[in-house]
Amino acid sequence: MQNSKIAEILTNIARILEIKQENPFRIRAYQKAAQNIKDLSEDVADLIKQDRLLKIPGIGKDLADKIKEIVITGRLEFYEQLKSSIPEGLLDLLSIPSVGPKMAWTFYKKLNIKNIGDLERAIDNNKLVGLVGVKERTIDNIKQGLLLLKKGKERMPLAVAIRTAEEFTSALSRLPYVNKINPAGSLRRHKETVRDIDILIVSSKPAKVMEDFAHLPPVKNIQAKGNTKASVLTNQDIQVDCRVVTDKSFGAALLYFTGSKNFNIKLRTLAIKMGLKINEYGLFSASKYLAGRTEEEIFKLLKMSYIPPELREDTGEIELAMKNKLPRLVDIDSIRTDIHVHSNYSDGMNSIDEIVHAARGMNYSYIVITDHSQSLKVARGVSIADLRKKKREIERINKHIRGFRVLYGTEVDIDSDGRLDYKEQVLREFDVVIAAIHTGFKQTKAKLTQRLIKACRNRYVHIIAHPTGRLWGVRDSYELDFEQILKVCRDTNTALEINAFPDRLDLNDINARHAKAAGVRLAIGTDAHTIDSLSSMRLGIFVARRAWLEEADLLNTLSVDKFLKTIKK
DNA sequence: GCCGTTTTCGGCCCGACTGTTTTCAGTCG
Repeated sequence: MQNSKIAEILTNIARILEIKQENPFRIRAYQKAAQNIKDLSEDVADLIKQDRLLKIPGIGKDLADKIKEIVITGRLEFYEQLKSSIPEGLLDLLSIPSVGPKMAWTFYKKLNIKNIGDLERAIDNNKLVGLVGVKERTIDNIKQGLLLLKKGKERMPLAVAIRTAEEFTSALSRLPYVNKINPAGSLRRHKETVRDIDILIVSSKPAKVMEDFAHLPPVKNIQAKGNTKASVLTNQDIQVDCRVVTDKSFGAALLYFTGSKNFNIKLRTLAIKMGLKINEYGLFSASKYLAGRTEEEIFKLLKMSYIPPELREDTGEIELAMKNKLPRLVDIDSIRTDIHVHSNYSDGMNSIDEIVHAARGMNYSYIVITDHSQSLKVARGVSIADLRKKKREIERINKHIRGFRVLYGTEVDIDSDGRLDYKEQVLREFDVVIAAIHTGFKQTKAKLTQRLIKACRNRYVHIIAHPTGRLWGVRDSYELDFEQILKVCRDTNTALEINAFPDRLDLNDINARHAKAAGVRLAIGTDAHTIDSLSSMRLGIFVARRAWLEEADLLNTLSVDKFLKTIKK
């Protein structure tokens, strides 16, 4: 039973309870538990074996028992009963933006609407008119919501969100009455996927800003627009929210708007215990304003160190901040190399010379050229003959440059039995060998795990590239016993890659944090096939920071000599 | 349903916008 399945059941329970207008706090308990289980990098089944279920925040005795029942029997009696108490399609109505539990329930009770199809027919036949609280505008909003739902209003990759946000911020920051502007939300926390884009602005003319914001070129339609807050939809159906505050509230609003939700709740609860109140306008004692201009001054008054946005997920960072023991997160300035780059020896677009020039421009002190291996024909894997040529070229370059070094590497394919695509006498020639799975993703969990373990045990393999194989919009991660992989990595001194290719981000933040805790080394590789893509390094840094990584956790921060010494098996 | 540096009971973050409300409930973030 996968964690995501358990989380889905808990989420559905929360939704049914919402429709039934149960105690909101009970509903939140289910939502929170679902979220925390989704964010685990370990199998819940393993946690049960080790009796550690109650260690998960938000899981008490009752939920622990329910989760055990799901894992052991594959179903949950309580859930089955709940499900039978309402039509199943009713849950889908809650996915429609602007339709909440109350409205869904009214539709069902008054019009016997049991699913989205029923609702669409009711709208077409004008049945909704006349319901309490429903008029033309409401129906328009539901129609709009239905359209959005059909288009699949899913989360977008971080890179897409960053691009969209920059379109808006660059246009808005040109306005003379915009004094400050900053993206917030999960985008600012650098989450790997983002649902919508939040932009915070300081201005003395909020209404004017709202007006301009709502009429920027990328805006397709306006969902809501007030004096200080507006929501729009772009031509790509991306939702962008904008909020205007005064300078005095900028820090408080940034804190609120950045989230995460659980982080805000924890922080506000903490403030209450100190006799204070936090909202988006500031930190208050009774009604007296104490702080709010910057996030820093709020954290200070709450007696904790500044928490970087990437850590704000309520996974222990608040407690550590109170003890002044937060990690010093790694920064892009301390990166000295990219460990995964393709040249035109395989399917890359640029020569090694061009890559070296670009890498020096990024202030790197060395670079690892890792082309595909021979059998990966689709990616023009390098033949043995070409390897010799490549090696000689790298030697020639290294002889002629100062203060920089090119390392001779490969991204060697792991075949369906875990064997490597070059023989040992070839592998031993490389400075750096990264190994990766590119085929046979559909094998069993045990088989895939064994393939990776076999690669780790090879004395010439230093790093495993994109260890879980997910590719955005193409395929999910393949199944792995990640715990076991981590053990073998630690025992064999094999590092795991944080692949910074925008559609991969693999390892992700959760797995990378877990790897660190297990004592496994990590390295960021961009998997660049053009010199422009070398800049994806920053996405890798975002993942690393969300994984709580410090400078010492990343191979990329080492000097070339230390790097080569450290990866040695 | 969870949780405890006031609590094993009684709390549980906080406010904007919308629609239809003459004072508020629903939805959203």
